[in-house]
Amino acid sequence: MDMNSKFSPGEIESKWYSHWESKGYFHSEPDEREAFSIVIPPPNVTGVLHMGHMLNNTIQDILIRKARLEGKNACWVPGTDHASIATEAKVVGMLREEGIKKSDLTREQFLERAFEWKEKYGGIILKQLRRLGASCDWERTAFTMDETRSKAVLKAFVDLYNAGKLYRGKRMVNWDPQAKTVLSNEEVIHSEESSRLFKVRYQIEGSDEYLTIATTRPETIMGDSAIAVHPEDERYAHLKGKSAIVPLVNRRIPIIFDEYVTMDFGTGALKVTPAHDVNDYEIGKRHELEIIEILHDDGSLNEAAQVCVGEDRFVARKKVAKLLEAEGHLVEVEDYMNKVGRSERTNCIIEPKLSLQWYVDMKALAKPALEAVESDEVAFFPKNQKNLYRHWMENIRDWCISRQLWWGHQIPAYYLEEHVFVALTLEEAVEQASAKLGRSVDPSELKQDEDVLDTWFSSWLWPITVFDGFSSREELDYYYPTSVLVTGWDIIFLWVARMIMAGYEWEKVRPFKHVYFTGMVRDKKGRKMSKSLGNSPDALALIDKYGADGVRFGMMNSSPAGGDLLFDEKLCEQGRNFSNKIWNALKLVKMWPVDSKKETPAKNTLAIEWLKNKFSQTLLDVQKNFEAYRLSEALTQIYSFIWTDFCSWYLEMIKPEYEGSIDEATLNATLDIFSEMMIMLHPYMPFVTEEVFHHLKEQSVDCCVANYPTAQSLDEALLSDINQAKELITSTRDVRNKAQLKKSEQIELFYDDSNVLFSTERSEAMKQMVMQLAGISKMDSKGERADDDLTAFLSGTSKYYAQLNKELDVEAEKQKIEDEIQYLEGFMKSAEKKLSNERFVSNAPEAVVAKERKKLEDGKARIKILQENLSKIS
RNA sequence: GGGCGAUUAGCUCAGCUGGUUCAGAGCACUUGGUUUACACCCAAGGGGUCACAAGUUCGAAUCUUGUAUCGCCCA
Repeated sequence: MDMNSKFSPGEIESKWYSHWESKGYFHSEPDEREAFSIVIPPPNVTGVLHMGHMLNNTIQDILIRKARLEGKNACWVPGTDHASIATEAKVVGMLREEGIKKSDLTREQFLERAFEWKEKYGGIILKQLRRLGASCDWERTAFTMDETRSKAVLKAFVDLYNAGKLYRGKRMVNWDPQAKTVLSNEEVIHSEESSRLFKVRYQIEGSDEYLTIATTRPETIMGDSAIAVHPEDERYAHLKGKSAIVPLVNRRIPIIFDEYVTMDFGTGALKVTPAHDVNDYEIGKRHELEIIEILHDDGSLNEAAQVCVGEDRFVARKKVAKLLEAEGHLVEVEDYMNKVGRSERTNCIIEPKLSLQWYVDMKALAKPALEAVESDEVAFFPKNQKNLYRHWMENIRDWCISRQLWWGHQIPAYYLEEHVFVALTLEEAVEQASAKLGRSVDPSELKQDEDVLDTWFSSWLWPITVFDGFSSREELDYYYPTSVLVTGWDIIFLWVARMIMAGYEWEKVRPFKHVYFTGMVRDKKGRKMSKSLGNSPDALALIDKYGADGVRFGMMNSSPAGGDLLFDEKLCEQGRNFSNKIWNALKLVKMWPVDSKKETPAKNTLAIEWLKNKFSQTLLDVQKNFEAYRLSEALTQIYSFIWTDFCSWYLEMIKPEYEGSIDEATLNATLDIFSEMMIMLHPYMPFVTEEVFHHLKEQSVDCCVANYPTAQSLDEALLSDINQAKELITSTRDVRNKAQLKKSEQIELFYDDSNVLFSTERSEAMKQMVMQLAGISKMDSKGERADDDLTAFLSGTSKYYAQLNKELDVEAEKQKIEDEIQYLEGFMKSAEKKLSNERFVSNAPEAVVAKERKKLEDGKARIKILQENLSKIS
């Protein structure tokens, strides 16, 4: 076996991934085993792998691989969503480069081009996930616009319409004048921007009096239909029943009283433009005000504005301000910071606009979905996300699901005169229309809705549709509800909540048992990683540099559920180093010559026993952490077991003397535990573990599908004894260090007759172990030996004497002992204080009190020994 | 304005049910180490008033309240 001292992940990763795939390990079919299913949060079809995906998918892979090792029927369904607005923007951009305008093409031609684009670039992210090691069932790859999913989406629309949970209405929406489509709240990004506050005076009808209002949008005054003041504002009380005149257009509007107005903001008077402001719209409804729309879909002013017709809203803003100034209506202009909403995609300033759209009535859907989470039927990890969820669900608003785009599912609503027919096919719509109108309707008379459905209207069905649940029960009955959903908390409303609603709406059952919320990946300065900031490392370059295992380790090592992850490449470096460590441990055990005649040394038997116990202890801890989704803690446990317990302690315990050979029993036991250890780590670091697993010995299975090891019952006494031995070894090494002894310089070590550690039946093995690890040539009870030339030290509460033949730094040693005595005295004082407190002794549990007593006794004993030592050296 | 969360070593973070020498890990730091597992390493070590204040309790990093600072979400 040719083994380099550095582990190189590159080749072995692609080798093992194709091996696993060719063996079909990731593919799942329903069978008699327990199902463990996960649906991937479908990445955007235009997307490339970024840090958020890596974190999210690493977690899913860990969970799915662990389940697979535990013998469950693990099924991880991958796929992408069609991301209507983002993809449409990409395709429009591509066409533009060819000199083609979207309007030059028919809907069919455009979709053809869009599908071409999707076929070519749409699968990139799924290929990238393979590099990460994601063990998805690729045969099940789904797409929100493929045939199965499309049918389901349309059926969902028709179902809801028939159930009376869908309606079409004119409401205030977020309008993107550039993309000319409605956007969801989540697609609008609000931030503070500097703008100007204009103070404009309106004449009171039939008087010389003026009323001054403050606005950031003077171009909308032509759409004003009232001026509102607070009912308790004494400054304006006399204006009750009066009207004002809108400047420039000289329209008469009422002065109304509404508690929405903030008295101390601006002048305390608010112009009300119901067609172009969300709050004004609400005021308008309350007071039955006229709604005057003055904007075209592209953001330019229309005829109703009368002024600046055809001008863009921002050009009009300047012009209107000038006109107002010229007519003496502009009182003052001041700089002002206000919140501006921009489109996430086009960065265009969002226009609140009245628009006729399709809505889902969310009230009825929300109820079971809220209850499910409140009762933990759908359990959130971490739990505190429940608050956020509850708050949103209790204040839920109807969901606008139509989008003025072509890329997506065209709404299955057909119009004829004032009638709407919602049906899966044109034929059905024709039937409905004929029945309704009492005559034979020709298909050409019906006009299908031009709009498509919001992408999330596809995604919310995902846990059902990936198993073809809208047309068959077979797979759904086996895999649904899915075991766990892993996603970021930022889409808790956009996606998680809606999936829960859909689950109860169509299946009457939760879509998943658990939801694991990941944090956001941020850069070192705590900023969210994003393309625009350019602070996100190239995911694939990272994998090239540190290996997929290294990156996975890095992502997981510092990533508690729900907690943000401040990403630093150093984390991946630690992962890469860990792979290397394991690789070298393999090299070590493989280079020992085996001697089948050699008897197993007692210390090895002891070491093996200890390691098995330690391994069991680790398995139990890991299991506990997994159950609570504390995946990074579990990884820390595994890491520490492998690096510290196995490599630093165990391998040193059993290491044969230089150029010596190892006995067969020890080697076999070592290879067995090493193999099991690889299985334990496999979910986190699949590649290196599979590679090492096969180098260890002839294996009957691949690590990927092996049996997850189980814990044996713990021998606490043994664990405690070895801990003491380890402490002794560390103290001895410290003494050696202080005396500046070389590794090869052996010392002699003696202990008191009263020593417990070396008076048990394992004392011989224990001695061998300590001698090997601490560089001791002879170890014995001190007996009558004079201690003049011996260096005494403490380990635990036992006293040891080292024959160093070298002088220690007396002053430094004295100082150290004095410091320790001081610490112990303080420590004992606190124990004494507790014990002298009657209430403590009577209230605290027996065990706690006993522990305090033990602390005190141990402390006393240690101080006594330390003082003896002190008097001896000085 | 409403809500949620955070504040622990120089940095990034653990610390679960209040109780073990509970103040911990990794990185960084200091000292020493290269006869063949690994310098992507080994051994040993230093480093914290657990943001601040009050309270509950026999006992608080942990529970309560308030204050400060920061972050995020919603309006």
